[in-house]
Parts: sequence; structure tokens; C-alpha cells
Amino acid sequence: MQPEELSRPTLASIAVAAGVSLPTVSKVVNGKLDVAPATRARVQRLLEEHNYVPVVRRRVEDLLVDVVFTALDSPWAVEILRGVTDVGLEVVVSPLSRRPGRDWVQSLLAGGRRGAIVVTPRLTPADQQALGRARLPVVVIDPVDMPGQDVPSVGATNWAGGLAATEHLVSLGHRRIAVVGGPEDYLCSRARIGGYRAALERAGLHVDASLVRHGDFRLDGGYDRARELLRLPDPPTAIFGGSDEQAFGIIEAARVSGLAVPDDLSVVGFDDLPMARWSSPPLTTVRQPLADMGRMAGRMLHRLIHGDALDTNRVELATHLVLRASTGAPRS
Amino acid sequence: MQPEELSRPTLASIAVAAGVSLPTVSKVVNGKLDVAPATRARVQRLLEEHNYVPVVRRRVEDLLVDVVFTALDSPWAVEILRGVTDVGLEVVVSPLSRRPGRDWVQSLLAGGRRGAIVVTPRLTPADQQALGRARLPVVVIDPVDMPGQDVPSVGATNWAGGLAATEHLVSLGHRRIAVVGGPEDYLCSRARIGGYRAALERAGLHVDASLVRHGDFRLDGGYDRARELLRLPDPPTAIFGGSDEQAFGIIEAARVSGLAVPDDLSVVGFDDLPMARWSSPPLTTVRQPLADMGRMAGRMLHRLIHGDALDTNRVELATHLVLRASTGAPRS
DNA sequence: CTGAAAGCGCTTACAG
DNA sequence: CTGAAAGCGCTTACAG
Repeated sequence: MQPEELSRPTLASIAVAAGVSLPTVSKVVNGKLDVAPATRARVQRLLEEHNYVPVVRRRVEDLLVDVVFTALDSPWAVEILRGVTDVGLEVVVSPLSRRPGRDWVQSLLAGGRRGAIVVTPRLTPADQQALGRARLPVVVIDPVDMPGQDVPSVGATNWAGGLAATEHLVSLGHRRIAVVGGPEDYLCSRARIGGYRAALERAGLHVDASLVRHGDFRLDGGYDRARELLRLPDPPTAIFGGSDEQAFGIIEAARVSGLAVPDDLSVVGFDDLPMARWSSPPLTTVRQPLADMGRMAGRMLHRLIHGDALDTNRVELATHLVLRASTGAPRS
Repeated sequence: MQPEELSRPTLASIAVAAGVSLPTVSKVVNGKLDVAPATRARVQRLLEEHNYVPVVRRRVEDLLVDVVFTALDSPWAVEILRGVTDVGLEVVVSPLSRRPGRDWVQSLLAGGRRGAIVVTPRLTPADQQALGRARLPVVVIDPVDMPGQDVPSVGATNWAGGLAATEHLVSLGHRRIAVVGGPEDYLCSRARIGGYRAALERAGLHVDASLVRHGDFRLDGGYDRARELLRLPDPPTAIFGGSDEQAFGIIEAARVSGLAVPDDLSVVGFDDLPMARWSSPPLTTVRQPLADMGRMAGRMLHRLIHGDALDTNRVELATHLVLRASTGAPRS
């Protein structure tokens, strides 16, 4: 350990140490070409030795951006992060502690952030207005409520995904098909259940209200709702799980009920998290391209930061059914 | 949308707009108290309207820190992130693209970073030297190789974990116990297998070299090694999986081989990722406190940033066995 | 190539 | 409370 200097190095102090003028040091720091190689080398060495860092940061090049999660507790989060970091943004991860109002925007600007991506937020109309006025570009991923027209947002085709999942079960021969959605007021959950209903209606099947339940998108919600459904006098032969995590809970509920998946109960998830491949049996699920959604949000933010217009404020990326081993024909 | 101004607002331009002097605006920006309320309010409003951001950033308060992952593709990552963000650091997530040498350190300093946490890196002695010289505090989590004495690092008690997992299987009555480790040269994997050997020896059991295999810590490694093990003339009745992901692969290998877990094969993992609870059956595993490791690394970095000394450069957090449903007595 | 000089955005005593 | 003045860290023509 070298002894610490009393004060941070400045261009002036480095200039003195190198025996050159201050502007010369400035040129070396900024990579200007009109400096003699020997001089440059000497100054460079001193800059490194003293660990010089300029006080004034040029903020034009760096694309520091906040990605705000309501909770950093889901495998969801990594997938989205992967996408956002892919497009050349420097990503600061932060939990959402405040409403996204004026204070929040000011703190972002003060921290040198060029924009923000907010994941699954619950934005009041007032919040949305605040973001609109902020002049700091913000893109929203999968908002809980329908976003205002002027809030750029990225989502997935949840309705189409719910439709595909349910049609798959119908095509296997299932007639008693249940669904466990997420919280009732979530936009994405309502859309998935909407797709479920549409598939049943198209197949000429009655929508039995007792087969439509709501969890919290987490494991326990799936487990508890599935236990209830399996205790019904006329239990379902298939359950659309609303999320992968809920589907895992449903599979576990089947196991403790002595039912085999898929022989006694078919289960479909939604998300296609990496561990959908890991479950036993591997999970049939609706793939939601989370990393692509992150990438798309990142690219939109990139454009906004550079003052370019967006083609559209609302993007929905396609979902598609991934067939694995958790679904099959019902026992005849 | 208001029309964009041609140039960014400065204290001077705001002062003109507000009809006050430049120093007064400076005081408002910096929260000094000697400004009349009415003046403050007027200036404040103009600052917000023009979205004023100072060119010179005070960097003393903000604790912007890089967390570097070799790959952002594991649920591992979120757990560690959760811990680091918990201790009041602002975390920039970045993939490791360069060797952690001088260029890397310079780019961190230029980006205003106050330090860095590097997760599971493979650090050559040269890299470690470079970090030592850098004067930028760096803490390492779970390095692949034995870290040098002067590199602050956080790990888990891998040997003790391997011991506990294997002793648990021995106590259930298993005698043919296999292990699937990670890559052979990984420090953490060697320690876990060391614990496995110690447990067998303590129980007076022979260590059969054909029951010690190496995967890549990923699902497929566990699956492939388990298929090999289960095809052995005298197959194991229990497998210590080396990581949760590998354990999931082992469970799946058992399923496709027509073996029930835990009745025909007991499986123990290592990590206790959130989805260890989600597997079917829920996974008995060795808990590695990833979020705590992140928190610890964050706190160490905090101290280093503030120039405080560390109590010790190497911290190992305790692992412990979590009993769930994937282990049981062997069929007699 | 080098550096004296002007200038920019900002902060900080300090006089009123 | 307010702001003229000095000063700090830096950049940018531009003269040599």
C-alpha cells in the first residue's frame, strides 16, 4: 500500500509532477493527438500512478440507466436484465421504493441516469402524468394496469398465450379444464384468462365459474388453488397454471394428492422460465420472451435517449406454446 | 411536449429566467438555507421546468458500484444481487468482458464507480496483482481458484456442506452413494467432494472412484452423469448432486429411468435456490446463503470504500442441510 | 508539439 | 437574504 495522498489529484498537480503545462495533461486525458509520444507516456504513467479521475464527467457517452423492479425475488428478473444489458446500456438495478414522481425523476437525473425501465409497476394516472412531464425517457415492461397512450411499454401477447394453452388441452381431449390466474386486477392475468375463456367457448365448452381461481402468481397460490380444485366433486383433468411458478405448485399438489402428471392431471404453465425444463416432468408452458422484452425495452429507451421517435408506444411480443411432458390425454 | 431548448440549462440561464443572481441559484440547488422562501420556490420551479442537471457531479455521496457476473444466466445471480442492493450500494450489473486488469479499473473509475464485486471469476495471479495495485476496492465472491491473501473474498463452507449432505445419506442407511461434482478444477467443487469423501471415510465406507463424477454444474451435466451412474452394474441408491441444477437433472434422469425419488433413489442438491422448494418432490439440499454472501460482499466493499480496514480478507458463510422430500431410506 | 490566455460552469467566503 | 468577486478544475482556440 502506498501512502494515500492528502487530496485528490488534479490536472494541475499531475502537470507539476510531469513537468508539463496543465493543457498538455488535459490533452492526454482526452486522447487528443497533438502530444509527443514520450510526453504522453510520462503523463499517462503519472495519471495512473495517482489514479487520476476527472471531477467533471462527460455524460454524453455513458448510457447509465435504471432498471426498477418492484421486487428482486423472481427468476423473471434475471431474464429481463439479460435482455436490457444486451443492448449496450449500463444498467443500475434498483428496487422501487418511491412512487415514480418528480422526486424519483430528480434523483435519477442527479445520479446521472439517462433513462429508466420500470418492470411490472402499478402506475396511477398521476404517476403516468409525472413521467410524461419528466423529460427523462422511461419505458415500462408489463404494467399491472393498462398504460396510458403516451407511456412507452412492452408486454407479451397474454390473451393469445392463454388461448394457445387452453386449445392445446382441449385438443388432447380434456373437457374439465381449470385455470389458476394471478391477482384478479392484473392486466396480464385478465388477458390470459380471457384467452382461456375464448378457447373453451370456441370448443363449445361451458365456462364453469368454479374452475376459475385466482392465485398470486407464486408457488403457494398454485398449490393452494390446486388442492381446492382437486377436492371438487367433479375435479378438473387439466389445469392451466397462469404462471410457471403456480404450475410448479400445482404439480406438487398433484403429487401429494397421489395423482401422476400428466397421466391423472395435465398442467400448463406460463412464462417458460429456465427451470420449466428442470421440473419433473418438464413443464409444458407458454413461452413469454422475457429477455427479448428486456432487449426491446432497452432498444426503445436507447432511441428515446437519442431523441429519436418510436414507431409505436406499445409493443407486444409474441408468446408461443412449448410442448414438454406435463400434458397428455385424460384417462378415458 | 414542450419545445426542446437548444442548449442544456446552466445556473446562469436559470438565474436570468428567475431574475436573481447566479450564486442564489447555486444555493437553491445545493439546499443552502440562506434563501428567502419565495425566491427558493421560484427558482425551484424553474429548475424543474428546465430540468436542470449540474455538470459537475458530487461523487462523494453516491456509491455506484459494479457487480460483474461471468454470465447472467443463472438464478444464482438474482440472489446475490438481492444481497448487494440491500446494503445501500447502487449496483451496476455488467457481464465480464475483459480481464480485470488496468483497463478495466480505468473504465470503472471513469464511469464514476467506487468499487466492484466480481462473482465467480477465474483470476490469474496477474489479475490479482492488478487488482491489488488498482486502489479501487474490489471484493470477490466464490472465486474459481484459491484467492490470494490480499484479495478480499466471500465464499461458503463448501467442505462442511458436502460433509453434511453425505452424512445425511449415510444416516438414512445408504451405502452406495455417488457424487456429481462441478468442473474438476473449481475450488468450491473440490471442497464439496472433499466433504463427501470425509463423510464416507468417517462411516468406514470405501470411496468407489466409479461413483465420483464431474458435471458442469448445469442441468444436463447432472442428467448425463446420473444416466451413466444408473446404468452401472451396481448402481448407487443415492446421489449427492453438487448443485441444485444438477440435482434437478438427476431427478429427471431417475424419472425417465422409471425410478421414483426418493423411494428408488435419494437426491441431495447444493445451493437451495428458490426453486428447490418447487421441484417435485421438493429437493433436500445444502443451503448456501447467496443473498447473505452478496450482503457480506457489499458490506466489505462499503468499508473498503470508506477507507476502513477489514477484520479479515476471507469470509466463509455457513452452509446447512435443508431436509425436504427427495431423500429417504434405501429400499431394503 | 507546447503552453499562455480566455472562457465555462460552478462554489464559496464575505460585504452589504 | 442577496449578489459582486475570487477562485477551482477543466477545455479550447491559437500563437509560437
